[in-house]
Amino acid sequence: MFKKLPRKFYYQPTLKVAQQLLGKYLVRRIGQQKIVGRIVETEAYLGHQDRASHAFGKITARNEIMFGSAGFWYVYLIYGIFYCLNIVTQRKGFPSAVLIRALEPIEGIETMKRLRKKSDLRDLSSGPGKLCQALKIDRSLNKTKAFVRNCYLWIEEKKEAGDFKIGASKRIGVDYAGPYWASRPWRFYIKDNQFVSKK
DNA sequence: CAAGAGATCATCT
DNA sequence: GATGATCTCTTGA
Repeated sequence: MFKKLPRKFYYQPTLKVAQQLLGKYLVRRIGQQKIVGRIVETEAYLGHQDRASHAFGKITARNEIMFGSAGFWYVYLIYGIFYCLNIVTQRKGFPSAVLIRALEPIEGIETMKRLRKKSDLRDLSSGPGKLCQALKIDRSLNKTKAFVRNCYLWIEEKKEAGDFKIGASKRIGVDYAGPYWASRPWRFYIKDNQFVSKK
């Protein structure tokens, strides 16, 4: 019933990947423990001209993974406190990634509650920093593969995708990129889903 | 409810 | 030395 997304999926155009990831399942394995969330919100970071992207300007130690080939995780620390999770997209040499911004808790909910120190379901993974905490995602997963047989973090799809409408808006928290790049409608979310991070 | 401040560190200048 | 693809808590209407 569930199938791990193949590497090919991530080679598609970033805006397409960002939209198609909605409704798919992010799976985290820690030993025997499995934590699963349904992806309800994403953002695209697209090309070296995107001033909102970490890949803007030149290649550095941190962003080099975004310049690499598709299907690798990019995990970074923000504000010295929280991690953010991205999946690298498109061909090698074209820097791009999709930020996974929010999940609907599906499996391993008690573990998520413990890791987050929260009990309300809507507080577990309704934001990029929150979901990394809930799935115990940190820098140890940076630059790892999402498409191999044995991995600790991957994405699955169900045969029946379910029915939902996709909403789009400007990306969150990137005003520093200037009005043009900050206003690109590259944030996608499942409409009327209560686990989306912002209205 | 909204607005504002503080937390805290890897990364880049 | 400055800052950020965030979150939580406090304050006040």
